[in-house]
Amino acid sequence: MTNKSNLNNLTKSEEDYLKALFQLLAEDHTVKVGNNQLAEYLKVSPASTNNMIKKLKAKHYVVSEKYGKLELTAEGQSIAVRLIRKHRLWETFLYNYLNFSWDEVHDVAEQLEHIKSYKLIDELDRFMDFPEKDPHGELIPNAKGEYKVIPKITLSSLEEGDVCRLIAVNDGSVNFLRFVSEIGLALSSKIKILEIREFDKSIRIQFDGTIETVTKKFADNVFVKKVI
Amino acid sequence: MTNKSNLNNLTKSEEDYLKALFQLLAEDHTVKVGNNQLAEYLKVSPASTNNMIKKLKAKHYVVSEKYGKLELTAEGQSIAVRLIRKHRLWETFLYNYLNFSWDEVHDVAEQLEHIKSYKLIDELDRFMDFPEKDPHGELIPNAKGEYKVIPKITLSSLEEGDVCRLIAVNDGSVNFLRFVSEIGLALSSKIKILEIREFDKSIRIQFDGTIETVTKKFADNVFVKKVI
DNA sequence: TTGATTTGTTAGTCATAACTAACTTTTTTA
DNA sequence: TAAAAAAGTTAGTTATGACTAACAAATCAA
Repeated sequence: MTNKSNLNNLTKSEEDYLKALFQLLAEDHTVKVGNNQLAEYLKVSPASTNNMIKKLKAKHYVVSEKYGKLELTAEGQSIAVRLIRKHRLWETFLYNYLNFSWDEVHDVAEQLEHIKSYKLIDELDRFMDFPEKDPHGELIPNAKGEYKVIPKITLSSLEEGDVCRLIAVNDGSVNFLRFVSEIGLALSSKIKILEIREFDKSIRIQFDGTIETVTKKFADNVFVKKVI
Repeated sequence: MTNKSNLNNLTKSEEDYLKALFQLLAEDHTVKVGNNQLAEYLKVSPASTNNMIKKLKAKHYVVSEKYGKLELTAEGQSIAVRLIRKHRLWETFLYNYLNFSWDEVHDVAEQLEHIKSYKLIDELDRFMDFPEKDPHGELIPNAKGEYKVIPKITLSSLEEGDVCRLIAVNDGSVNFLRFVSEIGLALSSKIKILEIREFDKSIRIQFDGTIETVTKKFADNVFVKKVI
């Protein structure tokens, strides 16, 4: 290898676990993140998770007591943030330069984020003139590893009559992203809550003249900023 | 996964072996390529090679008789050519857009060539406006998998007084590439053979007003086209 | 042509990272 | 608070792809 600093000696799997744990912890840092939760998130067995957590503890990326909650060390966080940076920069590249659609970028970025080369990612960043957000509206951590989160709330948390702007979407599911595009929603769309149906919490929304009814599950994955 | 056709179900290792075998066969298709030769090329043990060859034979990518020479099936060749296409396109991207130098591109391209997505590589090709050659002067196979080889000879095969043009270099060694750049040689440089020293086959060459003495080993890795 | 050398193969081991099944600890709830 | 449920752990298995050591076949050379 050309440059020792390009090697952090982590396998693809180790990286996946660190990133997943970071994202679970970031979702809601008030509640405990446990072994089984991480297993479910990564779609592996609890035994696999347990095993990997042991290894990551030995390498000082994860801290936890037996039967206790999982936490990341500063070093573990730093690796996770770097992966998120890589993921979002690649998504941006695919979307802005290679004609990938909203729902196509995630899977390929999931592979590209494991390529080991600091120069590659920093030059890609420079080439795109240091983009701030990825195609899903999420902020891209900078080369120093500064991770910011846009203050955002879910569409499902609003009330009738509220007006908001779509600022980001959860990029976990291809089908969801495809549906978002299909009905005509995009980043920055202005959305008005017309009605929330009590019995199933489905929501009638209006945007760009269109009126749609969406489920609670859908609204949970759409992040907005209130306008009035 | 989004697209079934993005999956060819080959592991990184399987791909590495197919590509290596293809390149050994391409070097000189008159001589037999054997198990140990492949092992040495890949810097793994003969036992590992033997094992993998068995697997690749079962999958119909490789054909060989026991103790016999190794050959690729059409399918095996097609996979290898696609890897070479990906490798060379990524090298070109790194060199032309991300400020990578001649000697830095190889290692990163070696990782990038295993990313599985037809769309990614075809869009990258389009983005760069379908380049013909990579930074080392090698032809890039097209999306149909057409693999062409530039008729080329090594610098070491010339005679005193010959004049040639540098058309490609072997990209296997970082140190070699770095040295090529250092002495000031580049693609298209016009080189004159001043003298070949009998006792060690070292060669005095002249290019761009510079005079250098290079070893036989060096000259074996420099590919040229005779001018007169 | 026969013995030495090279080349190829087989058997068995190791690490990684997944799995299931069984078990233990913790938490919940009746 | 004790039983049930959930969460976490351990043990043992599997597949991949390396390895070494030992052995067999093919080729070279005296």
